[in-house]
Amino acid sequence: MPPTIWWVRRDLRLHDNIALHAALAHGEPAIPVFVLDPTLLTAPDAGAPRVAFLFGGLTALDADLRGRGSRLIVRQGDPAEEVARLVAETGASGVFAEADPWPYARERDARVAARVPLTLTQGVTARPYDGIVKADGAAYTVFTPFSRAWKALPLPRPADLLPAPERLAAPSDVPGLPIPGAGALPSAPFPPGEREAQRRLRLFTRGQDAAIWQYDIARNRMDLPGTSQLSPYLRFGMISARAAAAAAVDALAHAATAEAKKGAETWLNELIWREFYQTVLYHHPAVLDQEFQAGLRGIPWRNDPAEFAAWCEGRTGYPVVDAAMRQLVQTGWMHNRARMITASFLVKDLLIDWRWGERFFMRHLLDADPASNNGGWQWTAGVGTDAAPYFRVFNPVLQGEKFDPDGLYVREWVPELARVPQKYLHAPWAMPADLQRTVQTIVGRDIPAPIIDHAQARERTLHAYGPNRLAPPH
DNA sequence: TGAAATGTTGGGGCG
DNA sequence: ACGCCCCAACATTTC
Repeated sequence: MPPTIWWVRRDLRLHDNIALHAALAHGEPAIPVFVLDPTLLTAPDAGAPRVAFLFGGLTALDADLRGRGSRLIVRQGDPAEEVARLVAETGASGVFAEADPWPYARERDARVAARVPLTLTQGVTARPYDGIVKADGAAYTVFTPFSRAWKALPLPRPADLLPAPERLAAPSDVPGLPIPGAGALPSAPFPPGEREAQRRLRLFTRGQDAAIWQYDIARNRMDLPGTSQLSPYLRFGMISARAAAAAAVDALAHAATAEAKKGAETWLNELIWREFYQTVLYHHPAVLDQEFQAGLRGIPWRNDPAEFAAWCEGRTGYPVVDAAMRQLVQTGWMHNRARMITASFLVKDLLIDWRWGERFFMRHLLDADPASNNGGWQWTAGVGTDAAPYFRVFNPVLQGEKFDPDGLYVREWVPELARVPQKYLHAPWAMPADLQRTVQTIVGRDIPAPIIDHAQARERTLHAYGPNRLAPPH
């Protein structure tokens, strides 16, 4: 049998990889290939931290392949050119890859398919992102019915997952480039690679002390490690979405208490939100440019550059917002509750176009994926599918008091607030002047004064979004 | 996966 | 004992 090409894109794993299995079933060897696409790697949205995470993932994948007798072939250039060239060089009978609903990926794959036999398999989602539609064939635009349809199908189980191939035939004499950034130290909070992804999934879902049992409540606490922290790994397919869903279903079956069951259910729902947004992007690619809800395309954004800079740099004067933005920039990850708070603040307090925030998150998040990121921003802005109603405005002080009650999160990321008493931590400007002096934390000198008054901003936004909105008041 | 405004209820202080 | 007021606690409505 002639060889095949396993074209790796965002499926950096050997376990439960449908594309790899298909490539192996149709030829030998299955030659693992990654194409460095300059269009992607130099795009403003690419984001250096995420690119470094990708390169680390390629290094880990190459090591795993070598452990099984193969190796990763790296090429650089236009994917259509490079994949076609590889097919010609190797005499491969076909190319196998994981389908991706992102419009750029679909257009790219169409160009490749025009030149060589390309087989696309599912895997970005646990269920095919084009497979769950309403009875009349239309796409779901509301989460709850979508999730009901998703759960009505046979649920994924651990036994359904494809094993990693034990041995792989070596690709002989195929030249390739060195993996960029190889040897660089992995970024501390998120070491790339399939092994780490599996370790995290196991830690989160297995055993008496697994965080999944507390997830329903703890996931909202920014000061606790209550979430799986798997998102960067899911983003690059270092673990399959199906493996994550199967682990959730398995946990659901083994939950010891009602609370534990709720935890597993809620985590499964979060995974289904991810599936939902991949599906929305597939059916409605225009959401990348404009509001899903046509009636909300004329919001009078203020787009003040100085306020945007303060938000980006974590100096809005609102402790929770500033802590979260610094966590993002310093680690490439942000707690989900904090994403909602910071997004609500940008859009509904500062009245800055949600696309500005979307772009900033794309540049900094290791897990940034066009579907989830766009879905989250349109949700918060109240303009998307099944979005939060426009009048739902997060109060950053109350959110801080509820979900960072001891202030551990804020104090970790905003150390200049260390001496502020807990009572005032989430609203330090309310400290009486003598107390500010006592704790040597003067608002406006040692910490920024709030760049906006939340109550006034809320009123302004209700007006800007409201049914008879006019030009912005200021 | 909100929060503020408004309404209702009931206990307690007080004349 | 009674009515009145205040206000906290909770519920409902509204944005």
